[in-house]
Amino acid sequence: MANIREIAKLAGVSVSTVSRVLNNHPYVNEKKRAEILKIIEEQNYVQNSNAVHLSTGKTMVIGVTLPLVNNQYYSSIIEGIAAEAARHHYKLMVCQTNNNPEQERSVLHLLKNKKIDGLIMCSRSSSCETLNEYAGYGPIITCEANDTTSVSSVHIDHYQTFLIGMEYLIKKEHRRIGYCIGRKNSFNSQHRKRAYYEKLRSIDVTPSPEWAFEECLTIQDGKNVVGKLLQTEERPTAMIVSCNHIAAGIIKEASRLGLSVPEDLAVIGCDDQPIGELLEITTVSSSSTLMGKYAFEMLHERIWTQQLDGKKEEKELSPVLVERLTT
Amino acid sequence: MANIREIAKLAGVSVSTVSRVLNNHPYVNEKKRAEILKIIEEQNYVQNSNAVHLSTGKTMVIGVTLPLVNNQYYSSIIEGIAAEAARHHYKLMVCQTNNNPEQERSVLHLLKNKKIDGLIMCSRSSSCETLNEYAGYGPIITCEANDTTSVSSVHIDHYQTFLIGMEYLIKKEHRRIGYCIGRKNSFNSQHRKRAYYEKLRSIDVTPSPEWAFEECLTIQDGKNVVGKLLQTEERPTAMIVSCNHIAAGIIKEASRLGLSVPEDLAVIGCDDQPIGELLEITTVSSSSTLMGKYAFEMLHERIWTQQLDGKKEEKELSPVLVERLTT
DNA sequence: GCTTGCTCTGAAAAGCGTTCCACACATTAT
DNA sequence: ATAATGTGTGGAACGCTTTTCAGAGCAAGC
Repeated sequence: MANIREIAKLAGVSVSTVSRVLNNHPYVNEKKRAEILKIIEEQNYVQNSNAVHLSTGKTMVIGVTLPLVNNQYYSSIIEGIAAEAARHHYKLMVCQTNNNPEQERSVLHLLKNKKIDGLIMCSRSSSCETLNEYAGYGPIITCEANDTTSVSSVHIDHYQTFLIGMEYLIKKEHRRIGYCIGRKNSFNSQHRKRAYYEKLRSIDVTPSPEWAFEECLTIQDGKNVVGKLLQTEERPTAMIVSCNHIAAGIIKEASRLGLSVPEDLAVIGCDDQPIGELLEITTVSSSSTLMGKYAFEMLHERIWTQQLDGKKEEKELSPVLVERLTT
Repeated sequence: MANIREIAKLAGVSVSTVSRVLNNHPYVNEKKRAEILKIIEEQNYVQNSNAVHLSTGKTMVIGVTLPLVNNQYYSSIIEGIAAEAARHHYKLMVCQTNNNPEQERSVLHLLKNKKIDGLIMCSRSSSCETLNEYAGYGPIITCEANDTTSVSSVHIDHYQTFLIGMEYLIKKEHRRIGYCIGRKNSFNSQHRKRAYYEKLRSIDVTPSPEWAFEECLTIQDGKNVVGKLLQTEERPTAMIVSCNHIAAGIIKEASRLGLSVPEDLAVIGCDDQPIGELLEITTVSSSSTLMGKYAFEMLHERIWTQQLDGKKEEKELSPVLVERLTT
């Protein structure tokens, strides 16, 4: 297929002029512009974007990492990112990392070798050093709090979220409260647990290890929780659960095993997934779509101001209690 | 940052030799190779992928279009694509099109300007001509049946799916059966409707227009169906629904309004979304993840054999009935 | 001893568009 | 009338890597 040199030759002008036409530069004689456009049309010419990228040093692509693609929480974040990115003519490279630092590093690498202009990490498992290292090659935003010095973030205040949930349960006279979270040692989990333990301490309840469920990632994990709960000595009367999917598993299994919700077991979820609405699950919700939007905005600004050394910024989303039928 | 020329100069060799090292070409003296690798390491050098792409004419990126990112059905397809793509070192550019032909065209364009090596369209709204036109620039696979001459597809046999569902409902003695589908005129919908009408005709039932619900896309749309059902003269005793999300909406709303499922209203869904399992919805299921996997395989083969003019291929996935509690 | 066939290396072309600089010409301002 | 500003255009450098081709040197085979 034709290239810009060929178009220039056919139009009897220089490549510079053709390039100006392609980029809507004003300093081109209107008659010539029309002529050139006609030839471009005839030749069915389009720029080779790889040449453009090489030349400009930008790709108009941003990377997005997430542990797994098929998950509503991450999908909602991406939805927010995608809408905002589209407005600014950016494309998204969505990379599933399976929470594997190796795979994550390969995505960070895209920043170094200039395949992407910036990166949003919906979750990350790389070390702080790795992140700081790659932050030198292009802007990175995480959608979790992070402990680096240079990587900004937009995140839900998970401490606050669990706090609100716990306060609500306590107000409803629950004292034996269990929790259910995903990855045991993630940043998010640490904040959630801190709120959980602080709140229980504030009402002088000593939490039993039997009330704690970690590494709950699937609906089935949620279901399994109920079986274990039934075997505990002092069964919790309420569970605070990091996500509504798991909460749904708990609720379904509970009613299958004859526990009524919320009478025998109250359940409160902690996200804004639609399954929560469908199953009428009480939840402490923040909009993950909005988080995605903010993440893109922050990234975009950094891409344009090139502030690789810019100071770290943290934006926190405050959760809201949505009272429904499971508490 | 350093480029290949600089590395060559530092190592006292030509750029060709450095390039050979970078690409693991065998014909390089081992001592030199080690030396060059050391310098690459020291200089923290990596290839500029845009230059590589320009030179090789490949980007190792494939595009994926879908109407909206935040949807379990499409997410499962992407999951299948992503896993397979990762195995072959391809990255995914995920593009939300909102079922808008304009936006879809902008993605097809990526093929023309060489930003992607191939394209999987999880859904499409472009015309057949448009698709055929762009198929000349690179391989395209659709995850729906399509009526083009050149674009291959992997798809669920929606006709068969509805057929199985209808036969099952009829075997359960239902005669007044309604249906609920998404986009009114999509290829998929046409096949579904054909099965629906054929089956009803085979038992001499004249379908009422009141039993037909189209453009059902959200859970809320599903809920709305129930309200309308209650106002019909001859209420259907069963609904066949194109997706489990909508089915879930119907089921929830039905029980809220005092209709018991399946006694007053049987509901059968038609996909493999996890909400079906959670809510124990009977469903006619095909694995959308598997579909994604097949789509990538097919695309990958086409990318490597370059058969732009290859004959059209169609792979159909056969559905399976999963009997649960809503029928 | 001569031919074949490897192994290894470098020069140069090919892939393609953007942008800076210089220059020409035309206006407008002083 | 002269300086200053704006419009329009081309040449050439720049961004960077891959790949083809040509050739040198060396070993094995006949």
